[in-house]
Amino acid sequence: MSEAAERPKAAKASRRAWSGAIQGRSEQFELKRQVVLRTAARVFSERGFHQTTLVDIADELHISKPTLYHYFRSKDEILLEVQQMAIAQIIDVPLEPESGHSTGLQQLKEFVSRYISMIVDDFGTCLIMTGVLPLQPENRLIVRKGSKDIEKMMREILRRGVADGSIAPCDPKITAMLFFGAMNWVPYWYRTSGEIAVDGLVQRTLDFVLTGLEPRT
Amino acid sequence: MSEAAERPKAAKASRRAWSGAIQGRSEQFELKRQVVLRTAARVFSERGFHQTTLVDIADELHISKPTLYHYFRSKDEILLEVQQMAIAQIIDVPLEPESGHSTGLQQLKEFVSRYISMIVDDFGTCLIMTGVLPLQPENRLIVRKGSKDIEKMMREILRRGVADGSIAPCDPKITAMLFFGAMNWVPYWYRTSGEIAVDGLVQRTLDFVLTGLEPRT
DNA sequence: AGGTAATTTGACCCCTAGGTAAATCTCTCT
DNA sequence: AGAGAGATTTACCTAGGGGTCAAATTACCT
Repeated sequence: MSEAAERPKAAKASRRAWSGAIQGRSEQFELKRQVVLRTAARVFSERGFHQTTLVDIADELHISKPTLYHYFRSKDEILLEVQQMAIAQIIDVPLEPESGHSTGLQQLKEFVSRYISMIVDDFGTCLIMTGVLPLQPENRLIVRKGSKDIEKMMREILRRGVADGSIAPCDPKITAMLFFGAMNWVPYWYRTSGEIAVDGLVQRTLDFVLTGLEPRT
Repeated sequence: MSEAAERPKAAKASRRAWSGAIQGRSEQFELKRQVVLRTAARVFSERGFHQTTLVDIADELHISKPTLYHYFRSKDEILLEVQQMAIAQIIDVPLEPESGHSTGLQQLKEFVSRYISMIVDDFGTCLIMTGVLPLQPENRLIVRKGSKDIEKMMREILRRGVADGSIAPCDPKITAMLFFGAMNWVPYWYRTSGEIAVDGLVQRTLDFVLTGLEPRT
């Protein structure tokens, strides 16, 4: 009999789970966008972009699929923004911590720390694991551009380090790509919840790359 | 008018392109399977698994989609076999080149050479770039198992090298994963058709990993 | 309270692409 | 040559999932 009475209840429950904060009404919009992005990033990374349906993401948030379209124009746009978030974490922060008189090696350490922190985050992990191929061509170019810029940062640091003698002579291009490889692969095996913390990982990575496997005499 | 006359010609032409060899009739089957696998691997890597339709693969080979089903049961099976081909290239060859009295370092060099050769090949590139997420769970386990076995090989080599002093002390687990990262990322930036040959890449990689970026005094 | 804008949703559309069936073609072998 | 197995194709089916719309619900404001 009272069959219709059940429906609104579910809606109420979902409303609460959606976001408990009582923020301003307009900031809510931006906030919820972020929550969607984080969730999408996580699920994309876990199951893969194409294995993830919009209903999956909606379910995770206890909302319905059309609601997602209130915040984003398309699945593609969600992925694009996720990846741009990741890239922005590196690009938007100028490198010099204080003043500009640090060695290339010091800058490299700073860069590695920042990059690995980004890569173990939901957004960074999604950037790497999902890749740009699912994006439509125009968006792909945008993300590719960002990635190239990041690569350029590393090359510059290496060049500077080689110049000031804090880094051994090497080909910046190849070295940078091998180095990025070591870091970009991290999402495939490292879990923040595991034995070693992010700081530890940064240290291990630096050890691996700086010291080398050949025994020092 | 003579519209129907065109069709058989296309079929004839495609027949020739399909495979020029005049092999035995039964070996043909296995041979064509390989051709499909190679092509699929290449296209999967270029466009991504889900962006590649079976018609794409068929077109590339100038055959029709159902023909693919004469050689494979499903799209998933194609990917599985591609990835198994890659893994087999490493697993199926025992490591010792001649006798067993080589150092860990020597074995490592041999391993890196073999692994990179695999990874720049169509099958290896597809293994890395497509990943196992598109596979259905059971097949995913099969490939994961193979990958784990390869990782174990590297860890063993590192342990051996540390033990015999040819490799500096290090944590085999972390080191192996960082090392694999450097190599697995190769498909994303390296082209065999580019400036440096595979042998050169192997050398650069070994330099990067063995020597380290810290200047040797 | 009641009007209004923002938010959310159920129901629906529809195209894409994996997969199938049955007919046709072709090769080989006697 | 002709029979039969194997290979290939045309035409088709179908499910899944991205995307849309109008209706309903909620939240804010005076």
